Amino acid sequence: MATQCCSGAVTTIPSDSEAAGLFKALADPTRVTIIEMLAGLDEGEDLCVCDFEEPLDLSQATVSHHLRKLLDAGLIRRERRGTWSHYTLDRARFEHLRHLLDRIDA
Amino acid sequence: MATQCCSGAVTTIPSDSEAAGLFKALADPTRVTIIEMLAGLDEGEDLCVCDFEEPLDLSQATVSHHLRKLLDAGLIRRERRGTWSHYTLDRARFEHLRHLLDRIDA
DNA sequence: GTCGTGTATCGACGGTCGTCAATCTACGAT
DNA sequence: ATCGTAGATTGACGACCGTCGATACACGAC
Repeated sequence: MATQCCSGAVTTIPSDSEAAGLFKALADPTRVTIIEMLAGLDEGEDLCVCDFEEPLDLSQATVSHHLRKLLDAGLIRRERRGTWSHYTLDRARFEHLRHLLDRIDA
Repeated sequence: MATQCCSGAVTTIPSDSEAAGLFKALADPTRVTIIEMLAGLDEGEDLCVCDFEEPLDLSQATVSHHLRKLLDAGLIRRERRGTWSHYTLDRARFEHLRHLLDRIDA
Protein backbone atom coordinates (compact mmCIF):
# COMPACT_ATOMS: atom_id res chain seq x y z
CA MET A 1 0.00 0.00 0.00
CA ALA A 2 1.12 3.54 -0.63
CA THR A 3 3.05 5.23 2.18
CA GLN A 4 1.47 8.55 1.30
CA CYS A 5 0.09 9.62 4.63
CA CYS A 6 2.59 10.61 7.30
CA SER A 7 4.88 13.46 6.36
CA GLY A 8 7.35 12.46 9.06
CA ALA A 9 8.89 15.93 9.09
CA VAL A 10 7.46 16.91 12.47
CA THR A 11 9.53 16.30 15.58
CA THR A 12 8.40 16.09 19.19
CA ILE A 13 6.16 18.96 20.26
CA PRO A 14 6.06 20.32 23.81
CA SER A 15 2.60 19.86 25.29
CA ASP A 16 0.78 23.00 26.36
CA SER A 17 0.06 22.40 30.03
CA GLU A 18 -0.83 25.97 31.01
CA ALA A 19 -4.00 26.05 28.94
CA ALA A 20 -4.81 22.46 29.90
CA GLY A 21 -4.48 23.38 33.57
CA LEU A 22 -7.00 26.19 33.23
CA PHE A 23 -9.42 24.00 31.31
CA LYS A 24 -9.01 21.30 33.94
CA ALA A 25 -10.07 23.71 36.66
CA LEU A 26 -13.28 24.35 34.70
CA ALA A 27 -13.83 20.72 33.73
CA ASP A 28 -16.41 20.10 36.44
CA PRO A 29 -20.07 21.17 36.44
CA THR A 30 -19.94 22.21 40.08
CA ARG A 31 -17.01 24.54 39.48
CA VAL A 32 -18.65 26.07 36.42
CA THR A 33 -21.70 26.79 38.57
CA ILE A 34 -19.50 28.38 41.24
CA ILE A 35 -17.99 30.64 38.59
CA GLU A 36 -21.44 31.55 37.29
CA MET A 37 -22.60 32.44 40.79
CA LEU A 38 -19.59 34.68 41.30
CA ALA A 39 -19.99 36.23 37.85
CA GLY A 40 -23.57 37.17 38.67
CA LEU A 41 -22.52 39.42 41.54
CA ASP A 42 -22.39 43.20 41.34
CA GLU A 43 -19.16 45.13 41.72
CA GLY A 44 -17.83 44.89 45.28
CA GLU A 45 -20.01 41.92 46.26
CA ASP A 46 -18.61 38.50 47.18
CA LEU A 47 -19.63 35.09 48.46
CA CYS A 48 -18.30 32.99 51.35
CA VAL A 49 -18.17 29.20 51.56
CA CYS A 50 -21.50 28.85 53.34
CA ASP A 51 -23.21 30.70 50.48
CA PHE A 52 -22.42 27.81 48.16
CA GLU A 53 -23.34 24.84 50.30
CA GLU A 54 -27.12 24.92 49.93
CA PRO A 55 -27.38 26.00 46.27
CA LEU A 56 -24.86 23.35 45.23
CA ASP A 57 -26.23 20.76 47.66
CA LEU A 58 -22.74 19.74 48.70
CA SER A 59 -20.93 19.39 52.00
CA GLN A 60 -18.74 22.21 53.31
CA ALA A 61 -15.64 20.10 52.76
CA THR A 62 -16.47 19.53 49.11
CA VAL A 63 -17.26 23.20 48.47
CA SER A 64 -13.97 24.17 50.06
CA HIS A 65 -12.21 21.63 47.87
CA HIS A 66 -13.66 23.07 44.66
CA LEU A 67 -12.90 26.63 45.72
CA ARG A 68 -9.30 25.65 46.30
CA LYS A 69 -9.01 24.19 42.80
CA LEU A 70 -10.33 27.40 41.30
CA LEU A 71 -8.08 29.42 43.59
CA ASP A 72 -5.00 27.43 42.54
CA ALA A 73 -5.89 28.03 38.91
CA GLY A 74 -6.11 31.75 39.67
CA LEU A 75 -9.69 31.99 38.43
CA ILE A 76 -11.03 33.29 41.73
CA ARG A 77 -9.60 35.34 44.59
CA ARG A 78 -9.98 34.95 48.34
CA GLU A 79 -10.14 37.68 50.94
CA ARG A 80 -10.18 36.61 54.57
CA ARG A 81 -12.28 38.85 56.75
CA GLY A 82 -12.63 37.69 60.32
CA THR A 83 -13.74 34.06 60.40
CA TRP A 84 -15.10 34.19 56.89
CA SER A 85 -13.41 33.72 53.54
CA HIS A 86 -14.87 35.90 50.83
CA TYR A 87 -14.52 34.83 47.23
CA THR A 88 -14.64 36.92 44.07
CA LEU A 89 -14.05 36.26 40.38
CA ASP A 90 -10.71 37.16 38.81
CA ARG A 91 -11.94 38.57 35.53
CA ALA A 92 -8.43 39.31 34.30
CA ARG A 93 -7.72 35.58 34.47
CA PHE A 94 -10.73 34.88 32.28
CA GLU A 95 -9.48 37.45 29.82
CA HIS A 96 -6.20 35.55 29.77
CA LEU A 97 -8.10 32.32 29.15
CA ARG A 98 -9.90 33.90 26.21
CA HIS A 99 -6.58 34.93 24.71
CA LEU A 100 -5.23 31.40 25.19
CA LEU A 101 -8.27 30.08 23.35
CA ASP A 102 -7.64 32.53 20.52
CA ARG A 103 -4.03 31.38 20.30
CA ILE A 104 -4.86 27.66 20.35
CA ASP A 105 -7.50 27.93 17.67
CA ALA A 106 -5.90 30.33 15.24
CA MET B 1 -21.22 35.47 66.59
CA ALA B 2 -23.12 37.45 64.02
CA THR B 3 -25.07 35.44 61.40
CA GLN B 4 -24.32 38.10 58.82
CA CYS B 5 -22.80 36.01 56.06
CA CYS B 6 -25.13 33.63 54.24
CA SER B 7 -28.11 35.28 52.62
CA GLY B 8 -29.96 31.96 52.48
CA ALA B 9 -32.21 33.20 49.72
CA VAL B 10 -30.63 31.10 46.96
CA THR B 11 -32.07 27.69 46.18
CA THR B 12 -30.46 24.76 44.38
CA ILE B 13 -28.84 25.71 41.09
CA PRO B 14 -28.62 23.34 38.12
CA SER B 15 -24.99 22.64 37.27
CA ASP B 16 -23.80 23.58 33.79
CA SER B 17 -22.51 20.34 32.36
CA GLU B 18 -22.31 21.36 28.70
CA ALA B 19 -19.54 23.87 29.26
CA ALA B 20 -17.83 21.55 31.73
CA GLY B 21 -17.88 18.78 29.13
CA LEU B 22 -16.13 20.95 26.57
CA PHE B 23 -13.55 22.11 29.09
CA LYS B 24 -13.00 18.49 30.11
CA ALA B 25 -12.14 17.56 26.54
CA LEU B 26 -9.45 20.24 26.58
CA ALA B 27 -8.23 19.48 30.11
CA ASP B 28 -5.23 17.46 28.94
CA PRO B 29 -1.93 18.80 27.57
CA THR B 30 -1.80 16.15 24.86
CA ARG B 31 -5.23 17.10 23.54
CA VAL B 32 -4.39 20.80 23.58
CA THR B 33 -1.32 19.99 21.50
CA ILE B 34 -3.43 17.98 19.06
CA ILE B 35 -5.74 20.95 18.67
CA GLU B 36 -2.79 23.28 18.11
CA MET B 37 -1.37 20.98 15.45
CA LEU B 38 -4.71 20.92 13.65
CA ALA B 39 -5.14 24.68 14.02
CA GLY B 40 -1.78 25.24 12.34
CA LEU B 41 -2.88 23.61 9.11
CA ASP B 42 -3.85 25.51 6.01
CA GLU B 43 -7.35 25.40 4.56
CA GLY B 44 -8.09 21.93 3.14
CA GLU B 45 -5.21 20.20 4.92
CA ASP B 46 -5.67 17.50 7.53
CA LEU B 47 -3.76 15.01 9.67
CA CYS B 48 -4.17 11.27 10.17
CA VAL B 49 -3.43 9.27 13.32
CA CYS B 50 0.10 8.36 12.32
CA ASP B 51 0.94 12.05 11.97
CA PHE B 52 0.48 12.48 15.71
CA GLU B 53 2.32 9.46 17.06
CA GLU B 54 5.89 10.68 16.71
CA PRO B 55 5.41 14.35 17.61
CA LEU B 56 3.40 13.43 20.70
CA ASP B 57 5.63 10.44 21.51
CA LEU B 58 2.61 8.28 22.30
CA SER B 59 1.38 4.90 21.15
CA GLN B 60 -1.15 4.61 18.35
CA ALA B 61 -3.77 3.38 20.83
CA THR B 62 -3.34 6.43 23.05
CA VAL B 63 -3.46 8.86 20.14
CA SER B 64 -6.64 7.20 18.90
CA HIS B 65 -8.08 7.49 22.39
CA HIS B 66 -7.44 11.23 22.61
CA LEU B 67 -8.80 11.84 19.13
CA ARG B 68 -11.98 10.06 20.12
CA LYS B 69 -12.42 12.28 23.16
CA LEU B 70 -12.06 15.38 21.00
CA LEU B 71 -14.36 13.87 18.40
CA ASP B 72 -17.04 13.12 21.00
CA ALA B 73 -16.81 16.71 22.22
CA GLY B 74 -17.31 17.86 18.64
CA LEU B 75 -14.09 19.85 18.61
CA ILE B 76 -12.62 17.93 15.67
CA ARG B 77 -14.04 16.15 12.65
CA ARG B 78 -13.08 12.86 11.04
CA GLU B 79 -13.15 11.97 7.36
CA ARG B 80 -12.39 8.38 6.43
CA ARG B 81 -10.52 8.06 3.15
CA GLY B 82 -9.41 4.54 2.29
CA THR B 83 -7.55 3.03 5.20
CA TRP B 84 -6.75 6.40 6.74
CA SER B 85 -8.76 8.63 9.03
CA HIS B 86 -8.21 12.30 8.36
CA TYR B 87 -8.82 14.78 11.14
CA THR B 88 -9.61 18.50 10.95
CA LEU B 89 -10.54 21.19 13.44
CA ASP B 90 -14.19 22.17 13.88
CA ARG B 91 -13.75 25.92 14.18
CA ALA B 92 -17.48 26.50 14.62
CA ARG B 93 -17.31 24.46 17.80
CA PHE B 94 -14.56 26.68 19.14
CA GLU B 95 -16.68 29.70 18.35
CA HIS B 96 -19.43 28.10 20.41
CA LEU B 97 -16.96 27.54 23.24
CA ARG B 98 -15.97 31.19 23.14
CA HIS B 99 -19.61 32.21 23.46
CA LEU B 100 -20.06 29.84 26.39
CA LEU B 101 -17.07 31.47 28.07
CA ASP B 102 -18.60 34.89 27.49
CA ARG B 103 -21.84 33.73 29.06
CA ILE B 104 -20.20 32.14 32.10
CA ASP B 105 -18.03 35.14 32.87
CA ALA B 106 -20.42 37.99 32.27
C1' DG C 1 -7.71 31.83 79.13
C1' DT C 2 -12.33 28.87 77.23
C1' DC C 3 -16.09 28.26 73.99
C1' DG C 4 -18.36 28.48 69.57
C1' DT C 5 -18.28 28.99 64.71
C1' DG C 6 -16.54 29.36 59.71
C1' DT C 7 -13.19 27.37 57.04
C1' DA C 8 -9.31 24.31 55.67
C1' DT C 9 -7.33 19.89 55.63
C1' DC C 10 -6.98 14.80 56.22
C1' DG C 11 -8.16 9.96 55.22
C1' DA C 12 -10.90 7.02 52.93
C1' DC C 13 -14.09 5.40 49.40
C1' DG C 14 -15.66 4.40 44.53
C1' DG C 15 -15.21 6.17 39.96
C1' DT C 16 -12.80 8.00 36.09
C1' DC C 17 -8.53 9.04 33.37
C1' DG C 18 -4.17 8.33 30.66
C1' DT C 19 -1.39 4.89 29.11
C1' DC C 20 0.05 0.64 26.89
C1' DA C 21 0.18 -4.17 24.62
C1' DA C 22 -2.83 -7.02 22.42
C1' DT C 23 -6.61 -7.75 19.57
C1' DC C 24 -10.19 -6.73 16.26
C1' DT C 25 -11.94 -4.30 12.10
C1' DA C 26 -11.95 -2.36 7.57
C1' DC C 27 -9.86 -1.50 3.45
C1' DG C 28 -6.44 -1.82 -0.66
C1' DA C 29 -3.37 -4.65 -3.17
C1' DT C 30 -2.34 -8.88 -5.15
C1' DA D 1 -9.72 -15.18 -1.20
C1' DT D 2 -5.50 -13.95 1.16
C1' DC D 3 -2.17 -10.71 3.00
C1' DG D 4 -0.58 -6.36 4.85
C1' DT D 5 -1.52 -2.14 6.96
C1' DA D 6 -4.14 2.07 9.35
C1' DG D 7 -6.96 2.72 12.76
C1' DA D 8 -10.43 1.46 16.55
C1' DT D 9 -11.37 -1.12 20.52
C1' DT D 10 -10.51 -3.97 24.66
C1' DG D 11 -8.54 -5.09 29.12
C1' DA D 12 -5.48 -3.99 32.47
C1' DC D 13 -2.65 -1.03 35.37
C1' DG D 14 -1.46 2.95 38.44
C1' DA D 15 -2.77 7.71 39.19
C1' DC D 16 -5.92 11.14 39.94
C1' DC D 17 -10.74 13.10 41.01
C1' DG D 18 -15.17 14.13 43.54
C1' DT D 19 -17.29 13.22 47.58
C1' DC D 20 -17.94 12.71 52.46
C1' DG D 21 -17.19 12.46 57.74
C1' DA D 22 -13.95 13.64 60.98
C1' DT D 23 -10.58 16.49 62.52
C1' DA D 24 -7.58 20.61 62.81
C1' DC D 25 -7.08 25.51 62.48
C1' DA D 26 -8.14 30.53 63.22
C1' DC D 27 -10.66 34.00 64.85
C1' DG D 28 -14.40 36.57 67.65
C1' DA D 29 -17.03 36.61 71.86
C1' DC D 30 -16.87 36.10 76.55
